[in-house]
Amino acid sequence: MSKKIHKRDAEASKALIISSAIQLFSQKGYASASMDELAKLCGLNKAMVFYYFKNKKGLYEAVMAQVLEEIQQTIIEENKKYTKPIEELESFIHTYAQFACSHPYLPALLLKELSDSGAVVPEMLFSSMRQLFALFSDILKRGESKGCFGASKPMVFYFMILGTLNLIVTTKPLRIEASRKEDISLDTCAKCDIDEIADYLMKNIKKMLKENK
Amino acid sequence: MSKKIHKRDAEASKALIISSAIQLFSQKGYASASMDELAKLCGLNKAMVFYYFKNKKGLYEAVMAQVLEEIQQTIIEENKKYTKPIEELESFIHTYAQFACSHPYLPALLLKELSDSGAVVPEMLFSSMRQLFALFSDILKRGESKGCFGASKPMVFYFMILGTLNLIVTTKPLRIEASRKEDISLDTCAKCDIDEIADYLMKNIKKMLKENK
DNA sequence: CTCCTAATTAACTGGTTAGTTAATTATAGA
DNA sequence: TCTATAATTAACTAACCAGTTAATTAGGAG
Repeated sequence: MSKKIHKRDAEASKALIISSAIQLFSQKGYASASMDELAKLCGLNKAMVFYYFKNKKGLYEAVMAQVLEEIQQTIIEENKKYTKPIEELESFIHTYAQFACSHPYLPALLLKELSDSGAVVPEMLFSSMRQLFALFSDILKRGESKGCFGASKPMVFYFMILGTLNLIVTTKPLRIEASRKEDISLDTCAKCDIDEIADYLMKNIKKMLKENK
Repeated sequence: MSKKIHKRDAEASKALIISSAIQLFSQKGYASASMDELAKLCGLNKAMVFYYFKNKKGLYEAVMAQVLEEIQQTIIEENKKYTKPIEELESFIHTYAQFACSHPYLPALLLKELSDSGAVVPEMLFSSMRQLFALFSDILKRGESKGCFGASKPMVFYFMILGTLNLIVTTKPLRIEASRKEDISLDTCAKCDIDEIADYLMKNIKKMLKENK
């Protein structure tokens, strides 16, 4: 009875604003995204944005919170399916790769935010990245103590994975264009799909984590 | 005789504008950098910016051209000192790491630009990244044909190196802050210097490039 | 000393932006 | 049906922004 078809539905309006904002912020960045354009994009009055989110920064924080929460939950859920460190690691890489590819706003937002050291939402970015990193670090450390992996600097491996996958996703248009007008001798992996890249990355990270005899 | 002390020196003014713009663009990004603020920053009249660089985009292009040219030349010069692929690879990684650390605007500008797929200066970014990648790819391919390295996807390795080093540099403030208020169990490499990271990266990339028997 | 030109300036413009406000409309509950 | 309140709107504002313009200044060549 509470879920009739409303012409006025606060939750629906909020959700519509956020989903439109995700699109706009990831395409244009925080500064270039205009609230007038956002209102046009979601077909609501601009004042609604300020009514629900107070100001532009508030909306951006809600956007980042949702995006970071989503990837975090997805990775945590996937991680639960495995127990062996090597499988958990593979799950981490593949899940992030899949998510980044099907939600390309994530790498765009993340790289923009990280390149400013979290200029707009430092605390939230910080806590979210910390939690993901803690999960990742834990996988490596457990693998190490079980003898599956050699000693490693988890922070470097974390950035290696996120850096590579984020760049692969965000530069895809650039690399496809390159493959059209470039000589064939330079392979930009334009045709590689994300699972192929993730497999390749996993294979190489396994090599790095092999115990040195 | 041509290099007296001028009160009006076009070249000096241009250079001052560019160096201030590098600082401003890398801190704020293209959209948030204001030309009024730039003028204040370098102590010149705002109209000078438009006099020398036509418009904001023209200035940004000059900035990116200078920054990309600088890193490219530095890497090419360093590369000339070596002949063995493994030394060239080490030189590539260390030179990029050193440069990125002492010119932290490079990672900031590069990540911002790449996360937009080169929204502001696509052709220039494209050609510059292509040349650096060609050099890198060539090192791996020569190593492969000489038998020092196993087969590899250079594009993925390229992003692995640039992605890791750029993130290490841009997140440094964030990681230092983290190490102060976090539990010690989670190592964010806050104290690592860039050469240590570059060494570690090189060591692991060597493992990945070892021929599979 | 005298021009000519390049460098520099203050003041301005038109457009855009985030954010506000006060009035209006729909809805749920009594 | 009435009413309190939550959702929605159009119209507004003040600040800011990239870019222009026309006037001014300094320096070098002759």
